[in-house]
Amino acid sequence: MDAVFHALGDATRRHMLRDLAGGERTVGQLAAPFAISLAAASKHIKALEHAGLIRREVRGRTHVCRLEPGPLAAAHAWLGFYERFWTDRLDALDRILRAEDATRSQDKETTDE
Amino acid sequence: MDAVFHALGDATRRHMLRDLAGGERTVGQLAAPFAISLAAASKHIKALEHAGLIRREVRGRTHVCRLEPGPLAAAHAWLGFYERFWTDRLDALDRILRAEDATRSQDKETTDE
DNA sequence: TCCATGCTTAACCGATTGGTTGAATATAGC
DNA sequence: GCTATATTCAACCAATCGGTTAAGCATGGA
Repeated sequence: MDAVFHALGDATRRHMLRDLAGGERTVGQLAAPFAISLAAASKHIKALEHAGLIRREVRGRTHVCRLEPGPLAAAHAWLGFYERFWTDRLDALDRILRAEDATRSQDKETTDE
Repeated sequence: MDAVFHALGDATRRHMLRDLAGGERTVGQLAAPFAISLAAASKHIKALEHAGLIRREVRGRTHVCRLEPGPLAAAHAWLGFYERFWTDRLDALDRILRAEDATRSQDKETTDE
């Protein structure tokens, strides 16, 4: 779990994962969008691999990477434990707003980020 | 997002968050379970605060911390993007079929705290 | 066979991390 | 006012991080 969240804690690696959501990518393809050396990209990919987030298949001289969703599911589940805190809060906010608006016409949904 | 995942990438801080799920905790209370100095715990708490994961209220000489679920919800949503990768049956079948090439069955389950 | 390609490894660098200890700050209670 | 308590701040340390450049390995293709 340490390795998973650590791997996700870098924008470059998160971008690579998003890229891999579109299908298989070689190391070179993953590195292309970034203004970093191939060696640096290789390290990022190794970090993702170490976290179990991707799997690598050596095909000739190219290394093809695939998304490995297991650890993402685990992280999602870990965060899911706290779901009640933001749903509770939204519920509480909802109750407050409804109570305040008891004398008013209503229905303003705020979905903020 | 960088700060959020980075904060989550440390077992001590994750443990502190779990603790805070039980309600308000002072800095001392959060630090207690760990064999680290109060100064080290203070840094961890500052990292959580910097990520927006907790809020601090200074009450007299004690600092009371409270869980702030917003960033957790954001991280959860970010991971949710990949949900189809672990729930989509067709994708799972695809992975199995591709795994035949590697002639390798890989069963890696990570059960973390 | 020779060379370009795809990628990794090694050595290095500056910044950050997680930890320490010791001093400082502020409040609570006698 | 004095002292214990709660916590931060500052300086320091070793380890890790993200990046570089240069070299090394395989592989693919003419």
